[in-house]
Amino acid sequence: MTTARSAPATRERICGAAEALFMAHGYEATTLRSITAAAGVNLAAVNYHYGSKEELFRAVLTRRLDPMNQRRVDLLDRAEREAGGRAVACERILAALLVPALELARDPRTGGNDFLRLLGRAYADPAPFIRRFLSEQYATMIARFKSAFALALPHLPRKELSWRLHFIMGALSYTLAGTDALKLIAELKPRETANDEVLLRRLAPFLLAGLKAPLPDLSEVTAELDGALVAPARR
Amino acid sequence: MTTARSAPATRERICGAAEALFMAHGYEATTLRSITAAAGVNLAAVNYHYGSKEELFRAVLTRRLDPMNQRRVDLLDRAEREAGGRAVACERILAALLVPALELARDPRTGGNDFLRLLGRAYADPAPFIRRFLSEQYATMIARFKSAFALALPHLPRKELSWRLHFIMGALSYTLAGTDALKLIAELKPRETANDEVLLRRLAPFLLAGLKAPLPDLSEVTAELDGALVAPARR
DNA sequence: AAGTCAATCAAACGATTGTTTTAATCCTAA
DNA sequence: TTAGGATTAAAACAATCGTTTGATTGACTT
Repeated sequence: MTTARSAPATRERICGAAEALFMAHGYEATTLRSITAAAGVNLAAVNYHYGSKEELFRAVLTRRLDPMNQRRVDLLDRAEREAGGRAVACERILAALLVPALELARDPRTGGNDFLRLLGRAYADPAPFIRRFLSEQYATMIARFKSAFALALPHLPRKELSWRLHFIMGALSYTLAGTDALKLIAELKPRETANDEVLLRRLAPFLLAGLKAPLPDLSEVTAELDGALVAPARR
Repeated sequence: MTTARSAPATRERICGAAEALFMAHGYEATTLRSITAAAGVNLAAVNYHYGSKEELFRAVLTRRLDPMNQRRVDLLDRAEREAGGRAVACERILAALLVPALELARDPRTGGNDFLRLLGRAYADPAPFIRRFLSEQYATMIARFKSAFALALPHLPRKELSWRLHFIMGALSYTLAGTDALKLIAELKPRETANDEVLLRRLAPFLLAGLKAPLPDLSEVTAELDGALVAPARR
């Protein structure tokens, strides 16, 4: 295919430099000139190899997102196979969701932690093309996991499960995207913050407990919430 | 102070228009020209009244963030007063954290939901001045709540508590920032997504369970996590 | 009624953005 | 070696950005 020997090198170096810079400054604030300068290539190379800045961003995300989500589905597949016809335990399902992210963060080839931060930030990006892209990337995977959780938690209404899955994705992406700004919350040294393995080992029990939490009472009001709500205090 | 009658009107209209546009497109992608056009004022008015785009953004955040965080601390104060010397129940502390956000979302005067989305997005923004601003805004409030939780959960190591508080803020801000892109996760109609009261009533039990979850075993490996990790599958 | 000062306006500033163009260069296949 | 397509290079493209300038307005004080 690509005839020249050094041809793919340029593409790869652009992608790598773009990943680091997108993660450091976000999509809008990262200029093509800074990317090409960091990659040591000509400015026009981006539009030549990728067509546009948007497509470059999609390529950066896809390169790591596709294998990670595929691995998630694979792990879930195997768990279901091993479970025979019975429901897979919540722990196993959740592990299938978290472990590929952990593996990615560990992978020394990649700027793993950097990418997960970039991904976490992309979740909150309002740019339509980013939102559309992520929706497409995640649609099938999320559907599979929702079905698996529904089997494992038969007492949980479907809508409640949807919400809890939403909360899980929230805590996960926010935690991964967390930079040093909110370091003060965790009182952690930067080295520890970057250690995603410990992070996920703490996150898993937290999420698991939330997933198995008793149903909220939505008909009548929760005592604590309304006790505070009816209060006159306006200061 | 402000002598002219219509003087404050311009400032306010700029702030309101900026809030809506920042929320819709993010900080970088929002131009001063679109803000002044939406507010019906001259382009130079922003620099005249606020000095710069950054200061305008800070003003937009402060206008609603300051009262909300103050209200959080006030609610916690009252709960501690009512508890006498004893520890406040986790439910009460969590309610003090969530209720002001709920109140803000309900307030018809404000574009409440819009602002919470803007805030959730700001958490993930890498711009240094934004991160610095949020750190300063949240530092004291977070410290107060961490101490309260530490009293309510004496068995929980301080570091573990820091992490769980981090997860809580993550699920909260991500959920509030959630736009329609991940609507498919929750299979919810847009109207329901915008209803933040139901959202928080579902979120509170989820977070409470996570907060009270048993301690993770960090010395030896969790069975489920490692069962998947040691697997050879690379596909 | 003259003067003062904050507020608004149109216009332009210099810098930077993503993208395109045109020519030079490289590597491979004939 | 030579023809030819793929890649790189330098330069300019039009558009847009945040900010500043200098003139003009209008309400209030003396």
